[in-house]
Amino acid sequence: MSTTTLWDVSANNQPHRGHPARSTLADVARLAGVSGSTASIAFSGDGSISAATREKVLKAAAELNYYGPDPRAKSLRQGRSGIVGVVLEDRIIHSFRDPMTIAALDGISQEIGEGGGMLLLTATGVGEPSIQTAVFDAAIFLGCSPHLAGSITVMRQRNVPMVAIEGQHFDGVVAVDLDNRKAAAVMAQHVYDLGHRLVATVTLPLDARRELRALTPADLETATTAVSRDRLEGARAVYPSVTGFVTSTSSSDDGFAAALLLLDVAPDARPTAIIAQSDLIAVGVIRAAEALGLLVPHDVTVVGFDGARIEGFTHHDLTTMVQPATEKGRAAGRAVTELLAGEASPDVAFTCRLHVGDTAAPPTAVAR
Amino acid sequence: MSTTTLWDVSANNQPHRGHPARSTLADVARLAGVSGSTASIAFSGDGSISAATREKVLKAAAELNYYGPDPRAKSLRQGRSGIVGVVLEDRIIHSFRDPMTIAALDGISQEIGEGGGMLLLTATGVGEPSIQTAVFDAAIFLGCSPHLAGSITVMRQRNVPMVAIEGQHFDGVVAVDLDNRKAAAVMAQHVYDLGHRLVATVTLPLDARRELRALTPADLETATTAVSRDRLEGARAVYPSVTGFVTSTSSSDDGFAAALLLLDVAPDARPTAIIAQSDLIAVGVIRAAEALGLLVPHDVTVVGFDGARIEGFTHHDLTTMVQPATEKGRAAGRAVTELLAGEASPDVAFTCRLHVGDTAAPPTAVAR
DNA sequence: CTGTTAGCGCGTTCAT
DNA sequence: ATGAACGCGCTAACAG
Repeated sequence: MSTTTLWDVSANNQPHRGHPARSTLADVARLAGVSGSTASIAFSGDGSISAATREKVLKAAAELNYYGPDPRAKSLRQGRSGIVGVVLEDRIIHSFRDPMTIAALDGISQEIGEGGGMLLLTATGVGEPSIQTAVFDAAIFLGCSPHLAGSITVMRQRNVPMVAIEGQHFDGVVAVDLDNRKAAAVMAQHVYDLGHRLVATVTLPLDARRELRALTPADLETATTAVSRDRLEGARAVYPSVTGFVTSTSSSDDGFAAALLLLDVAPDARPTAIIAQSDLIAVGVIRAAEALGLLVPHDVTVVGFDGARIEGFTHHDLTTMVQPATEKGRAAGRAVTELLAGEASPDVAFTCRLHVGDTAAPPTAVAR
Repeated sequence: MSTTTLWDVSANNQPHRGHPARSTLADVARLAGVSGSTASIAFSGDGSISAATREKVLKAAAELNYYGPDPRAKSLRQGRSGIVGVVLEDRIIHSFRDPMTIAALDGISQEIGEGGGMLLLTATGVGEPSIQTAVFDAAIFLGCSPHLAGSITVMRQRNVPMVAIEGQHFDGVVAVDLDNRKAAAVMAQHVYDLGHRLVATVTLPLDARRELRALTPADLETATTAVSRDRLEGARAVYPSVTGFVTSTSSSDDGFAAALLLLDVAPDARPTAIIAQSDLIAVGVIRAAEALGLLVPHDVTVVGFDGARIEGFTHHDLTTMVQPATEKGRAAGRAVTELLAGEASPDVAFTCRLHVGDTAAPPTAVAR
């Protein structure tokens, strides 16, 4: 039997390459002269244990440079890792440049808190390693992607609780929604009520194509991104034939470029108002207008969407629909926490609020 | 023997609570009539296997709704998870609001790529669950924190490869550095050469205190944040007795507040130049100056640090030190990849570049 | 090309 | 309060 023990100790412990062998909880237990389960309890603090034995165990651990259970083994044994997977739309870089995504991530982090970490993933399709092989206990889908359905199938099989922020509704997936369509309609109506009749829009990306391009009538049918499609539908509810441009990503650069194309035309063909689907885009539109010598809102009305507080953009107070972006993230984080605790969690729906700034005004009579 | 098999199948399979029992690779193997290892190979594609057997296994898997190996078990067995832990300074929210941190995260994500995810953690000290219990194979410390040394001790014991961006140097931790001290000195010299003699600074947080406050002579000694201390030292090299304010976080709001305190004084006590430790702060300083009716750079010179492209801030071209923030992240990501492959990875040092914009000019004679 | 064997490191029953 | 066994789900060796 002593043979077994000796052989068991750490003979075939091959960590990485030439590194000193790590000590395990079993080593600690042996040195402390207690059994494995007792040592385990000393660390997890779960069962009952005498203060003296715990001391003994901790001392042995210190001696062996043992700093606690291996997260991987623990995670296998307990069936959970404490990690929440946050599935981002496509390239992580896009997400990081979007204030709304950042705000949502921020909200999520507030709720899942210090205990667990957020694992950032991208949904690049089923069969893709990341989402199938990554270790996490729950998933939050941030922004819908064409791959959403596939990802959900896999996760469902794995019994992973799921929350989708502004995605399509799926069975067993908690939805955190925003009234994009209605809010966009409210904004369009606001512009309409000011008297604008010749209006253009600059939308967020509508599908997987990532290029600045003209909006086509077919886009409403073929759109795969729910958020931008809903906002476009909202605008269409007031301006049924509105045209404009589709950006490659929510950025002021794309807003700038699109607005140059829209505004650098004969005065009587020039739209008197531009409805941007994000504040970042709207800022670019305003910059373009000013670069062309047009005054906002005197010559052209510009409205945005999001209520992003854009650093340094201070000479205007953008008229926009303010959305509770951080709150969305918090709700998703809370839902995940509840689901992991085995509780049910209801869908949540958030609404936007019209913020009337100084970038929208009635069209100037002279201009027409 | 059939008893054993039956009992083995899924009798004590208790996933979460009432959920249908997940099938395991063993179930698939049994149904396909092959051994476990063969089934494993069918999924991992590692060993050699006949197309026919693989088909058989995949068919059995489909029948059982089996979508691939459990990441937790796989990770325990292989000793790695494919996850890179990114340890952020303190509250995740602070990091998300800082363009330089975002850029670095972006760079990291570019290098570690689709395969693995980034696990965002905060270093709240040893004993704190997150860093000790989280599953990851390598750690990147983003911005030094007071807890850095402790975190490193734990990770070292766990044989986790480590990279520190702009942290102190530790044995066995790859350093990705920026020449903060020298760059700050270059910038201060630039201001000096323009003729400024009465100069103030607005620094990033110097220690764990998170409040806007006056800079004191003791701060250089007690500072725990290397980046801001180095930048302050650089400024002190040119202006040995420079005073000013310490912000609570890199934001234009804090820059605004600090600048109001610095500039709203008698004209002959007013600094002719303000050296901000970040562009965000500088933007706030400029806003404050303009709010007080001062012209930049005519009445007051303002310089920043970072080279952040701040959305919508366009009426000035900020004079600043441009740092390769995304590149820093990429270097860290690359280092981690190399370390995980068992290769050595050298330290990397980046340098800043002076960008001369239009916010710095010689002091106006009338003002003195 | 496939099957057998032996754990990865831990937590969790049962006993005592 | 403590110890002995067992297996979470999978894969790396080796044998055939």
